[in-house]
Amino acid sequence: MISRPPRPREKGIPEATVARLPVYLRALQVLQDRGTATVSSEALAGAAGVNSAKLRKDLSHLGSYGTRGVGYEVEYLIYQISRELGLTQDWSVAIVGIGNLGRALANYGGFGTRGFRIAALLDADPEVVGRTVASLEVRHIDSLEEVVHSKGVSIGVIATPAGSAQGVASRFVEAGVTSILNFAPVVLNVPDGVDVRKVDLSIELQILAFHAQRRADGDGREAERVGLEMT
Amino acid sequence: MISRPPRPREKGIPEATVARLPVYLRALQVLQDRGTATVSSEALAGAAGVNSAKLRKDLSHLGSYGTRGVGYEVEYLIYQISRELGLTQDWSVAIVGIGNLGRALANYGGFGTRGFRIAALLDADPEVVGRTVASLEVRHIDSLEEVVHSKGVSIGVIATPAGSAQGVASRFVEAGVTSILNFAPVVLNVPDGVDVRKVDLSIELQILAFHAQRRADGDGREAERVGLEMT
DNA sequence: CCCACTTTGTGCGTGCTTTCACAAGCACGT
DNA sequence: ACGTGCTTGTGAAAGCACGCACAAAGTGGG
Repeated sequence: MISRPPRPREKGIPEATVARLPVYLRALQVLQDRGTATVSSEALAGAAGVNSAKLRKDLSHLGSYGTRGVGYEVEYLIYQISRELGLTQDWSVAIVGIGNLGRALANYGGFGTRGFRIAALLDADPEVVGRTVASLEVRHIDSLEEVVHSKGVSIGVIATPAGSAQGVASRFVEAGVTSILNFAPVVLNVPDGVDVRKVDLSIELQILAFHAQRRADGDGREAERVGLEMT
Repeated sequence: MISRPPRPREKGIPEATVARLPVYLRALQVLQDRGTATVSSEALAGAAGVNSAKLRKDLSHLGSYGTRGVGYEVEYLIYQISRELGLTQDWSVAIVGIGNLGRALANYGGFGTRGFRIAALLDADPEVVGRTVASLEVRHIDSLEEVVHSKGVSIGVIATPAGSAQGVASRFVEAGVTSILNFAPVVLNVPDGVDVRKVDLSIELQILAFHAQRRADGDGREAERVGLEMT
């Protein structure tokens, strides 16, 4: 197996595909731990909970890494997906808001295998600042800029109450952080070029409630439709 | 805010719309707290972070609740969206896995305004069982079935380690729970008719990393493409 | 070497989402 | 009553995403 020229691929991987790559990656790692060397699209799709045609099309956006009649080599595919996702380099993460959720996040080891390193924990509460959580000393929010620069933070996680989230986001942006993961239940306003993803417990519950209600409504009547997921 | 007959609408709201309704709802509640009586699609869309045409089309699926030339009445719209999402009734939630995350979830008050009530906390660890978290005594996982029935649990939240998640999911399903919110990093296997939504921290981080890397690549020039092999 | 079998990669039809752009509708002032 | 100004609700177009079904490509047996 010889390396390849720069690979002319690079066009743009569909967003929907990007969202599934981490799922494939995880399934592959499970297979690898089990000692599996190769896997078919059918088998991998099963493990990832998707249709096999979709999986093949997704992987085809990365290049042609399978062998017809055989399948995909697990180790090689892990490497390719990792590289595509940018996991072959390390990302420094700062978590702001060390309440229940922030602590849970800080202690959540295996941050997606590796690739992510928690570089700092920040909070505004004097009661919390100075304490040690997950082997890191919690620093005061005022040192956000300094920490971002000195630790090379490139991803900011916001786990503060809703009221403080926008302010923290703005400071992250001001400090040069362009990737933000927001757990606070507010819509963040950021300039173009900054990528914000949100994780919102109550939204998920409300979506579940909607489908549950629908199921209950039509129960006993017309045949039912099940809502699938969509992330 | 007078109600109306059941409304003959009932067609089928697009999934993409359902996922945004909770966001609109939250924005509306903020407006209401501020004392705003009516709001235009433009303003509400701004607060919710979406395009105004999209917002209008989304709302049009619920019915025709706006007034041309004026906008939407905040209170009335809150009521309609709440009703559509099934928030006018109460949902009992059981959380399994009272580790860092489970505790964070249990303590996360204002579970999306209201509509959701945490009915039980369950764990397998004898060390945790019996302790009180968020005013609730943690019960042993073995009483899952009993709890689901006696408390009328209709939504199950899984906050266990990956290894235990599938087992818990199966027991939920067996006990009749058809809505599951999964925080464990595994793909759950459930029968048709069961609705599973997943929240996955490391997947979100990986998606952020992908975009961050892409931004970095195109920056300045597009040097640095690694074409290495692995065999 | 050839054939039967397996599995990938993808062209294509279908359906869902988003966005545009504008007619229709309502309030208000004159 | 009527015109003006604003905002909704929605056709229509464009863009994505999904999944089928099959040709292409590789393996292994005879």
